[in-house]
Amino acid sequence: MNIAKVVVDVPASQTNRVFDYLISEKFLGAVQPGMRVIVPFGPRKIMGFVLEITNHSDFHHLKEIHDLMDVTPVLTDELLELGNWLSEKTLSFYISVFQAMLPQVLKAKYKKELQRLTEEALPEKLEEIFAGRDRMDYEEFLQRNGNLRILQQVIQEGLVEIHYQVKSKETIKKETMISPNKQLFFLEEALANLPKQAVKQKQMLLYFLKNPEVVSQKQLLSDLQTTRSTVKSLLDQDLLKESKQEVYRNPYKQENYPKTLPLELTDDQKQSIHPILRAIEKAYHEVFLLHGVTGSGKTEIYLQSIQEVLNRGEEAIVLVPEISLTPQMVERFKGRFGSDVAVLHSGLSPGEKYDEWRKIQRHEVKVVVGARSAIFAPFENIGIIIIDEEHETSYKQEDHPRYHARDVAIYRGKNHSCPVVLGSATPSLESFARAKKNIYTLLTMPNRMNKMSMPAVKIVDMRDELHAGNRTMFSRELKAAIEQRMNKKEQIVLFLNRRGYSTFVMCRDCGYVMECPHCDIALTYHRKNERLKCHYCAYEEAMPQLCPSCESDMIRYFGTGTQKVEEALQQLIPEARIIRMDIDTTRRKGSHEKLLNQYGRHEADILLGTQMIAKGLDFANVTLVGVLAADSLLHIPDFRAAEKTFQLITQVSGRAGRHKLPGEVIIQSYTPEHYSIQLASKHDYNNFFVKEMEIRKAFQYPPYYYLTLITVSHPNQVKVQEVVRTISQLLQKHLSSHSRVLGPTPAPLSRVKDRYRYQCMVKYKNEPKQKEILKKILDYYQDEMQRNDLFIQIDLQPYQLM
DNA sequence: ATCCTGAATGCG
DNA sequence: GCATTCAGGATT
Repeated sequence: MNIAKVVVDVPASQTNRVFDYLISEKFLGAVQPGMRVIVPFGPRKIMGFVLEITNHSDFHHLKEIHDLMDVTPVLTDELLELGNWLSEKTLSFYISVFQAMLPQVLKAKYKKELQRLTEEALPEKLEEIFAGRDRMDYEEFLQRNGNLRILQQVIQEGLVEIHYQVKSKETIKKETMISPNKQLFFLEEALANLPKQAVKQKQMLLYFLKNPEVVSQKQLLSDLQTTRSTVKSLLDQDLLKESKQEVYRNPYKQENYPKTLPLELTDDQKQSIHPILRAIEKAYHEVFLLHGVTGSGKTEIYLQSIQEVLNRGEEAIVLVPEISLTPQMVERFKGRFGSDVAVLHSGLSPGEKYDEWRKIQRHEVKVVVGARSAIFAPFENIGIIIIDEEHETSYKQEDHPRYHARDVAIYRGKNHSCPVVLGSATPSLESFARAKKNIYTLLTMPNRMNKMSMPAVKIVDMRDELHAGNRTMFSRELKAAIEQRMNKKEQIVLFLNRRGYSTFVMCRDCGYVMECPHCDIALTYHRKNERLKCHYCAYEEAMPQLCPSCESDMIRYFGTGTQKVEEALQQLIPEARIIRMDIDTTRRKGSHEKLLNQYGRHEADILLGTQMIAKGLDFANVTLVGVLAADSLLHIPDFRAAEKTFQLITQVSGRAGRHKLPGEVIIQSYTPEHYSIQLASKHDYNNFFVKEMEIRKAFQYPPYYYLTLITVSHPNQVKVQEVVRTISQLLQKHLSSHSRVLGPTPAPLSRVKDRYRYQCMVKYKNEPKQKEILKKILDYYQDEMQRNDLFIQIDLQPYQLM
């Protein structure tokens, strides 16, 4: 057993397979599947993952593994196998899939160094660059305009060598610890001998005499109000000693989570949790779709199910959409399970993520709560997997590997023979359809906890407002309702959708709209520095004084940003205290929580925000929710537009009247008759499902059909069109007659960063050969993708059609 | 991806 | 005749 099968860190189709390496005496027994190793590959050294240890290879000139990067495997056997499956499913390289399963810091870093081998004189230019040293960075060589031809020559002559280095980025945070070095009477003796002026040193010795335990230097210094120099003196006298102790970076250190206890379940909850608990006890795999209205207490079901899993000594994975956005959720899990919980989300620094991941790897925690990638938590004894807000599109990764966390969850659920719970107030059509077909088990909770009724929803037709002469973005009804709540000292949440609210610049004379010269999209006006910025690339320019087309000075910005809404609102209701939450006000770390806490303490009447306030918020005093433009999502070119609108209105409405006070929701719309708005206002998911399914069926969209979206981009428009046409013809020819190939058409974003984008789409029900064909297409164009700046993107079951 | 090779191209 | 660019091939 001295041969390792290794997947190397070269994401290309030619290298997307295993390479065999000899395990030398030194590493025999130490190398295990799932470890990262450094292997020679051509002239360089690169990182690779060991998949398997065997004693046979068909290849005869094996090289040896150069070094190990891990002491214990970073991928479990299950994850290795999962990676295999996932790379097939998503048409991704093995290496990309494995990298996606691990924290960023475990990705290898590569460095090249030049090493001088002799004292012999080198060509003049080279001597200049080396400047007396015998080794230097290759990067520096290039920066100093090093000549590659000459370098090659001296390498061939054996005067210089290139060293290829592989480095790991991971760092383990260490804390300096201080403790007494000798028996205490030595300290006492030293204390007497210290000079009078050494006040701080005396204090420190007394400190240790009183409490001779190891203490962190940080703690010591703050306790004694002194600096490192005091410690240093005592260290020099050998009275104290220092040591390093590994510590976890703790992003949640300040918070003390009050312990919470299981709540008494409602009848709805009891009925729903029962089948889940049974699956846990019997240890069988089953997918549950937990459809519970907002405020029905889904989280409590998660918590109590997890408790059962923990009682059995098993582990739990909980996925939530971008958890940094819901500190309240973290609080509930940490409150119930304390230090058994690891939290993984995008708000953490790479080092913090690594530390949380290590707690999982070392089995120091039993529960992980995190965003999409937490589905790869290296647990080995999973008892339940929960996906909250399962309809959220953020569970689909938009770059390689293009996986959906739901699919991975179900796959792992089968592996571990454990239940998977998908929870939502507005399940995706895909999931609900599966539940109807009994592929998933449907659990329904139609009532809110505490017998609260669903909030009353009123739809305001904004066209009527306009006819009545109200040209603001707030209807008279909404304004009156806000003022009424403020008088009652109750709070208000106002939601506006960022999409359709960006501000563009147009000439009033000729209608010219300022567009990005590199992308097919209007520029966005930023008031802060009076500049126009492109949403898709780095381009920006100053706000023009005159229209570039007709030189009129009537060029103005249109549309409404959150900032502008805030100003208008303030003008309308001057006494209102407003907190605005959008990307601008929450960019700084922790500011999100700070604003929410302020709002929770009723330091503001109105919380005005975008997507980020749509879910998870739970404030007892909120009795009014306003949706400023409910239909702004309806007009995007996406067959899921109605579904997204329904989900959003439902989620936002759910923020009102969750506790003792009854809630009200006001929805402003220019198309109030649309069924997604009408049915959302009646909290009628079932009829929405029926109606929307009819439309999906008629237009051959999911869940009736599967989609494959192929997007091709290249700087040359003709080239792109030609490639997409070829691809679409190939698909047409080789796929069954039941499938439909649409396109080629320009992508909704037809040009980004000076690259033209065209796409074609396959609609199919059953197409087992499809992946083979797509692989062949990719193989065929591989060369052009490498050398000719051609880009082909294949998304199986896309969620983002742009 | 990156490196090596040898052939094609460009400039004087 | 030289350097520079390009296409093809290999990596255990």
